[in-house]
Amino acid sequence: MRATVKDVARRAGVSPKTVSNVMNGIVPVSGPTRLRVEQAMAELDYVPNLSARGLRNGRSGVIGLALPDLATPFSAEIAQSIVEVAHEQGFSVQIEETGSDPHRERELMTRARANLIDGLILNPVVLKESAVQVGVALPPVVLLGEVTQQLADRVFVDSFAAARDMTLALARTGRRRIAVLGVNRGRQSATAIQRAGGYEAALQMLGIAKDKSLLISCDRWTPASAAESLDKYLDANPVPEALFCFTDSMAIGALNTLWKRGVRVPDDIAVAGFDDVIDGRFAVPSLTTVSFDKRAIATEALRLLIERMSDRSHGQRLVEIAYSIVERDSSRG
Amino acid sequence: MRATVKDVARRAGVSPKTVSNVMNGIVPVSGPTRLRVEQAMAELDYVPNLSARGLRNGRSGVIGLALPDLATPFSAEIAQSIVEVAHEQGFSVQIEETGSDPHRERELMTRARANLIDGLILNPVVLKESAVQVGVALPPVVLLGEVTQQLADRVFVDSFAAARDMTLALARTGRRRIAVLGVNRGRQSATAIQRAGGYEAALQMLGIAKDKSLLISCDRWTPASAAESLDKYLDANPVPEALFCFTDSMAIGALNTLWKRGVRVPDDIAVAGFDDVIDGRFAVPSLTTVSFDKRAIATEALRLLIERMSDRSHGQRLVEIAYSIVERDSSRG
DNA sequence: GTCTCACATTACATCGTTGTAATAGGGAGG
DNA sequence: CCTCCCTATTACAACGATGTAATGTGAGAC
Repeated sequence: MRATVKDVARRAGVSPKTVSNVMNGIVPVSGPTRLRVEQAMAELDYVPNLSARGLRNGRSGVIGLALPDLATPFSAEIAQSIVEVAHEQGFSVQIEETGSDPHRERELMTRARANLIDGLILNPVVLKESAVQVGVALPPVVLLGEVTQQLADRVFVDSFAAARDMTLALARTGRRRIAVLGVNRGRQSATAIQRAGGYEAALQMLGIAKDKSLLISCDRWTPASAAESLDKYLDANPVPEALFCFTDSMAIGALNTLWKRGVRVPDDIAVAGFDDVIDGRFAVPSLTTVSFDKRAIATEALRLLIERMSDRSHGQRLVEIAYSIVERDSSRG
Repeated sequence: MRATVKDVARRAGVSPKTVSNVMNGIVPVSGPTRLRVEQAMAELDYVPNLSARGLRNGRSGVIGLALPDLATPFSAEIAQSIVEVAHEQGFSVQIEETGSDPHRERELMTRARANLIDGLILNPVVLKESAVQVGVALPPVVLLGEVTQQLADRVFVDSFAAARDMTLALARTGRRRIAVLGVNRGRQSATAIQRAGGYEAALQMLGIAKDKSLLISCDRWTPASAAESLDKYLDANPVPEALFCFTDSMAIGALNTLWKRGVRVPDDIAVAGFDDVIDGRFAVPSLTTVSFDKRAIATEALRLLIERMSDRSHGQRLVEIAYSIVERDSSRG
């Protein structure tokens, strides 16, 4: 049987509350008493019951992290950062997968409190259809990335500007027929809209006419889907001079297809991604990408979330994370 | 303020316990009463307090998943499978990172109960130094992969046999100078020992003399570390005919180094990995690897864990997951 | 030697849910 | 019409930790 405060108290010859005081350190405890209690805790291998503490305090010390696709390296890297930063702040992390399902995104936001979590960090994909009836109190939520409606605190990279800059960078190597991969066929994700917008803005700045045949759609943002989409595209279209993929994962899939078809990168086509995922750095050829500090995202997201959890009064806040264009071998002039 | 059973009960004109009965469905509730209660729950947007339930029931509905390095694609894919299977079984998943730190592995195993979790799925790296004093009651634990000491239920792939078969497969293309990448310099991980053992067994079967200069060490099992280790190795040694990396992540790093040095794969050297990670399928060239069903690992791990959580009596059980050698472009003869 | 006052410690109640044991209600059988 | 019994429902306590308010204890001042 597991030891409780009561057991520790009995063994130390004090009251349960004193044991609690020793643990929490808010109420002062005299030196000798503290020692006796600490020794009793050690002897009994006492571990506090977090359910009980959570019930009493109304806080569980757990935050939720909800990502669209847990299998991607990007998710993995974000999760790692969040877990590490959360741990530093004394929080555990519960992970959820939304599968890009707007219904599940809504459910997690509104039902977060059921899940034993104090707050939620959510990387939404759609989340527009009035995800939240105004008036329903939301649990503390921080969104990661782009959204179509501002519903909560948010940490983001300026996808529009980054996509624009990346497109300009690709053009700087003299290429003009620049394709993008990642446009969705059906409902556009907020991220896709931003990145496509940045791309188009760049074309306009460059005086390059829009060409719809350079928009390659790809419904799932996975290597497999990207590889297949690009393969089909190249069956019917000439090879563009450059290819800007909306994520590194898609770029990795694209590189494979290009290699299989004998299209040389970057000689025949420049390729770029977005996210600066580890595997992109080691792709063949190493992948040009939009880089940003994932640890900073985690730090900021947690900061916002913790502030929100302790004080509901702030308005909605935005934190922008800097990005940079990292040119690697896949786009060398 | 959030609604409780008491509020629902008042609104439905019944006692709190009846509301509980409606939710849990063990104790029968008459039709009309059930309807009134359900309506009241809906009207109040009632969500049960899981801390309270956890306190009362002694079970939180949360399991822990501890992996050495959350940033790897392998971790991501395992996490995805575990989360999905756990969700089907009504469990949430809390993730932890051990950073290959044996101390942290121990801590998670022994302290699991503090973390608000009912059980733990742990992918250990070291875990040998009497991780657990015999006699200290462990929380329900299922281990993933190889261990040096059998401490708990375990789900694993036969790394020894798989490594042996992979080595044989590489040899079948006529190559004899087969190197391995992933040997650790300091304390060997259980996994490294198994895979190195399988490799050596294959060499013996093939009548190839051991050659220590073909063991390339690499302390961290990451692409960066692998790329660097291999680069240094090739500065001082001739190019082997084949390279068996102990994980796909390392193989991806190796492919990058080989490409940078102008060593052609598979013409000059065959490369193989282990884990069948998504990004390996789309590597350039696509990566030969040891494949196994990650969903099956998740299913079995959860089955063992759930059985262990409900009944502590079973002895230690082992579940072996089948593997297969998948030959892709990186090792074509 | 007595009286304060400050501080350490304690008793009690409470967080929300659910098992246990007791109660109420209603129909069947005598 | 009364008793009995079965089922639906209820009252109460308990899970373990901690805030509140009250109590106890000591030193210091007169």
